[in-house]
Amino acid sequence: MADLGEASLAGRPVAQAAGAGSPVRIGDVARAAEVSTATVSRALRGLPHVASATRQRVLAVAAELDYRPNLPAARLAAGTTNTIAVAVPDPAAWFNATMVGALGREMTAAGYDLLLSGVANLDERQRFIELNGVRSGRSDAVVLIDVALDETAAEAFVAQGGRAVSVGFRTQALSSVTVDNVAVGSDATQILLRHGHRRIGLLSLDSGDSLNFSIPAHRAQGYEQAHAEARLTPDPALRVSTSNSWAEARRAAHVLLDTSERPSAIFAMCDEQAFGVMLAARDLDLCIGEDLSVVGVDDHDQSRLVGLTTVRQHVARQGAVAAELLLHMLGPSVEPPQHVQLDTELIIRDSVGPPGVD
Amino acid sequence: MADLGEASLAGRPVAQAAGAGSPVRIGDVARAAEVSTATVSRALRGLPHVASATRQRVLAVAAELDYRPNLPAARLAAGTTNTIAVAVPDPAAWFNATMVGALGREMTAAGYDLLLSGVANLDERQRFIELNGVRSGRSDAVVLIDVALDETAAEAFVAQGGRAVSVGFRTQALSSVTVDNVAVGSDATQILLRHGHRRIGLLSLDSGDSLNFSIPAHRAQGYEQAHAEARLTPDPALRVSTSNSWAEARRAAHVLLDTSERPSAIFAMCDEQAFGVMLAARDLDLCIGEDLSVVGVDDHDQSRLVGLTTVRQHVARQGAVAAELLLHMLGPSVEPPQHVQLDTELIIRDSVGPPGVD
DNA sequence: TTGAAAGCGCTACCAC
DNA sequence: GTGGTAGCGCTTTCAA
Repeated sequence: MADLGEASLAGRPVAQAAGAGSPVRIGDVARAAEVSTATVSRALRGLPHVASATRQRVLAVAAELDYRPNLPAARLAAGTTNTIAVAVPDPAAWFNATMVGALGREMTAAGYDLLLSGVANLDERQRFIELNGVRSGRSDAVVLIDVALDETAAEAFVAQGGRAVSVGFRTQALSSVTVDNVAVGSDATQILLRHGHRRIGLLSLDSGDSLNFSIPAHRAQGYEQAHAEARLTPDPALRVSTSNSWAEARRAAHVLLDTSERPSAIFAMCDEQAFGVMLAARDLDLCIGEDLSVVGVDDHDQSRLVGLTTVRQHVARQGAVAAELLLHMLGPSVEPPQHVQLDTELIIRDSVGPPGVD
Repeated sequence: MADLGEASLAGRPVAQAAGAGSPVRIGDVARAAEVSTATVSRALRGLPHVASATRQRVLAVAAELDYRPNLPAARLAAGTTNTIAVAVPDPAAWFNATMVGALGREMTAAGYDLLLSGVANLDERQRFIELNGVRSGRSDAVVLIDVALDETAAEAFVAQGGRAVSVGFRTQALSSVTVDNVAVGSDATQILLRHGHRRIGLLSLDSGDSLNFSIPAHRAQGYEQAHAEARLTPDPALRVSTSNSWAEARRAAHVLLDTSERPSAIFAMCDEQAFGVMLAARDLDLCIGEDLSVVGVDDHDQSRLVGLTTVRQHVARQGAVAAELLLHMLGPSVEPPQHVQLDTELIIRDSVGPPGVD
């Protein structure tokens, strides 16, 4: 009643728009433009079957009234959200933040919103998957960054109509963008072996409650493989594991280094960990590249500054590819999942040298 | 018709849930639990006026049917979104990523989603404000991280019923969390002056199309002020400005350093820039802390590794405070905007020493 | 404590 | 090319 009263009393919708609350609805625009709501809807969204003159008029009126479509209403009616839900174990980690930035740029340009969720353990992953399942209407698709699903879960997700692309791990059912992490581990280890190192520590990445199990395992496999090719067997005692924080990595590096039998080199599974190793080396007055060699993975923005030799993965490119896969997947044509594997690149800096005399 | 047909034919709603599309709606739950949709709605959301036995039954049935409420529908009906829109100039920058992480943790715990938008220029800011205005139904509130609004725009936003908290700048109309950037600039400059530096370069932060104007200006003011207190006048030629990327900062540092009259110290407005300065110093074979002193701002994760003296701002704490202000603002009681200013802290490391002989 | 029913604001179908 | 209108699935009075 109040509604009708307002509408019929208001001789000047423009004043209303200037007021608080902006209760301008599609009907108001329709009335002012002397067309139906259907036409307003078409005109505003650039759909066909609207006379050019009509469209102009509707656009003008909508602008004058400062009309803003109500999103939930549009979404409910259309059954689509124009939103992508992104899961990352830790939004502040460099790789993730950079990835989200790249993804956001692309998806925003394509008219999508980015819903960001920190997913650090199995419960949160479960919740994320449930919340973003098909008909929750929360998102049109999901991007899993280092938040792995096993084959069964992935299949169940798509079987229920879910759309997802995974970054950092590969599953048959989901489109994915990955790098060859065995090669990453192998390349990193080889450069060390080639310099003559024989005791190479391995600083492995925690699987964060086993959410991204495959990456550490694959890189470790590359480490083993490089050793095998050199007819060596790595000492299992030289293997420790931490999160990707430099502080933890530093502590772990001390475990490796505070012994008489310390390694002459360490392969850290990400640059942030490598930074921690460098910090530990400093604690012990070990000179990086002389007393201790270090290799990381990522090519973090800061790696160059500290002269870290590392295996670069092009994060921005991975983000762009992920966006492309998403857009493809959201398009009309239904196609099988695509798997893109991008190249990595060994970047040689100063943190690797021959083993020091002990 | 198809709808009714399905419902009446299906003797086993559970099978339906297991199938694709999960078309289980609130009505299905109501029917199976032999209550009305109103009761289901109340029971599921933990509202009062539901008999405990009834609630149990509804919960059980909903679980068995694997019911997921449709968000747009709920939002449309309730007029609330449980979503916070966050604007940052660059999602990949350390400060922003860390901030978003902290904010996300808190808000997720409180049941909110985080919508992340990269807002790098005036157009995008305009779009962001419009899109997240009151009755767009996109978000319940907005967090502006270093994406400044002038007083007029901020007032207009709240006048239309918008809710926002700002981080990094302060405006009367919006709740805010800030640090004292004049003090930041002054502290950083003072430590340099105290070591005897007289030619101190200033590496200023671009205002990214004037979105976060106040921070660089305030820090510069602190720089001036510290000089004034020491009865000195800084050389305007020692002032350059870049984005927060180390690559650009490095180039800019070269402009400062590749002259015969180069400064003996540089105050960089953020640590990422300071890293760039350190890189430039390395290019020129200048030893940091001896030939060239550097001070940054932030206490970036990597600052410790490279021994950078810096003015720390507690990012996680700022995020937590911002979340608190948000939650307060989304609560029932309407209160005037609150302004929280957090302390900063000078962290002394190795990048500052006495001026080298030239 | 519970249910009936009227919307929330928009889209999309179908008829014109 | 345009308009009428039946939903989209949920919440929320109001009455029982």
